[in-house]
Amino acid sequence: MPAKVGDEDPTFWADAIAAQVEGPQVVNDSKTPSGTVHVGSLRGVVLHDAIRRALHDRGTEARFLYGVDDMDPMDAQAHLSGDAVAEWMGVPLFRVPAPEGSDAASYARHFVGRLFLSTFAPLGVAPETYWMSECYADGRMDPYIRLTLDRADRVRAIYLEVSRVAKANDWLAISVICQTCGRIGTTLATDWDGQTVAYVCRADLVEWAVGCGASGRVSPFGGRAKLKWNADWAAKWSLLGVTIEGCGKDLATAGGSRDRSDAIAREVFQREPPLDIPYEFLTIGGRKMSTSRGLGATAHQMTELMPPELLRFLFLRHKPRRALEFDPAGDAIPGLFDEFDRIASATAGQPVRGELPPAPERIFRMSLVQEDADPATEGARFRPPFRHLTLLVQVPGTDMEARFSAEKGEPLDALEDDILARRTVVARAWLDGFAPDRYLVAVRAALPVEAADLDAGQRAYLSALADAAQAERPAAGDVWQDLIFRTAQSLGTASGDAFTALYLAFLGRPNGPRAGWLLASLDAAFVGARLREAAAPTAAPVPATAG
RNA sequence: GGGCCGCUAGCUCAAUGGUAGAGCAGCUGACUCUUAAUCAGCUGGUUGAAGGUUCGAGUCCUUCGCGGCUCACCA
Repeated sequence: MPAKVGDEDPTFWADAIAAQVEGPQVVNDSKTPSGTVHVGSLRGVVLHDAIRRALHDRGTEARFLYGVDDMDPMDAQAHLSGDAVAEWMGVPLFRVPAPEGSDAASYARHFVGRLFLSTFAPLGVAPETYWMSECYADGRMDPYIRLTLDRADRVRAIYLEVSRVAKANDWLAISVICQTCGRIGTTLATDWDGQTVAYVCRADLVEWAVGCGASGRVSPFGGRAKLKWNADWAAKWSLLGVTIEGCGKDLATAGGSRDRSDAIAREVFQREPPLDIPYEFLTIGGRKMSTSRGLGATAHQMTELMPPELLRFLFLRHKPRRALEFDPAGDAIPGLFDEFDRIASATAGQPVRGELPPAPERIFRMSLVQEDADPATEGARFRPPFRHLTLLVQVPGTDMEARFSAEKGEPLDALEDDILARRTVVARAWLDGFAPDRYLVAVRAALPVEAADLDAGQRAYLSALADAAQAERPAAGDVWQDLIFRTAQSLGTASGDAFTALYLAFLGRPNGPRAGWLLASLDAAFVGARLREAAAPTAAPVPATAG
């Protein structure tokens, strides 16, 4: 049965949140498009989507909005070069041009509109998106600008009381766009007279941009100015009627941004702020993920690599306040597949080993891209174990479909073929770019020292195999495999010992991919020589140390 | 200086205040076309430390330690 109203389980965090609210809900999240968006930014997206789904499952009416703060000033140099830094730093993002080669209308439209928002649909996330530059330009923010300026002393008091930040007596929570140079990050506004504010575009207001020195008076309405971050946030809540909005821990700290915005919402806009869901970041090796650390950490790249349900699962399986350790270069990705498959099986009613997290079927269902998919049906699909796949893709000529059909016990259906194909791509990309060495199967150029562990029986076996290969000249993998077994039989060597001998001789490890196909992929003369070399009684030096 | 999160097996993590568990890794065994698969089993812990509350604490309270993030500049 497809998921339906009544499926919710309060032990799943999103259901617990949904149970706290009454009446129609507006879930909101937003993003400042100032730099490259890393995969951790998807946590907020998936989290809010999960809450929306949980509300839906409860029968609660809910919308999901996603805003782009493209009125914010450009403050990151990552994607600017040379002259562009001086020219565009401090300019509102909706006016900064897209990078060369992009036909997007602005920097913001390129990095967030094209690269980031395009990751949403594959993840099964479909919010109503809005652009703050438009909300300002069409005047919808004007009432909140007026309130903020009329109650400027109250706003300053909030900064002082909540965050112990003392603003100057004439400070206003607004940034105007300089009429001369077009920057918004470098202007300081004062003296609200009910119609206009005075401003100065200062060279030294912020470290990251240089203002032009112009000054004047300007009306702050109709897109000529933007509320400062905290007022802007609170104004959005009123404008859009937001009732639920989580935020990252950087904003959620006591006396931090969220507290200030909450206070502004209550005291300036007379509205209770939305329910907060503070959430933790993604970490690599205990450190906050950043695009400068490690490959493929951007949201765009990671959504191309990972199947979407796995990425959803990554964020949904743990509570929001838990930091997620996710190092693509470690065991995180294989581990994620393993755990996903286990929970999929459990959801399908199949027996699984070990204990399950609370509400596994909810986690699984929420991980599926299709909201109305039937979890039991999806969970029952055959999924090739990822670690096994990482091995098989390293053996030339492996017929994956045949291998996994055999493992499943019947032919894969079309959807299972898709899962296999997708995982195969992931396995290859992961091995190429991330995987620890121990996942890599490499035929050693010289006889591995580990071959010293071979016993007399194994050496005899390798010698006999070399003779047999010389006589029969096997070429195909299955012919090699047959020869491996026949030779073992004829010598009375246990097949396990035979395979171990081969792996040690070629890979320097006691196990590996299907030996016949492995040998078939190598040069025949090399194989013969290596077999005889490993078979020699003094085959390899004894390793200097045992440990 | 303030705040938040975390500290449980080698690693990643579970456990409405009620017998500390799992996955992966590791080890042992089984397996003739299966050989990093699959199957069976095993090892593995003073739950960061010390107090306190409780019949009972991984869980609640206090203090401390360690790690990380974060605010105090901007968004």
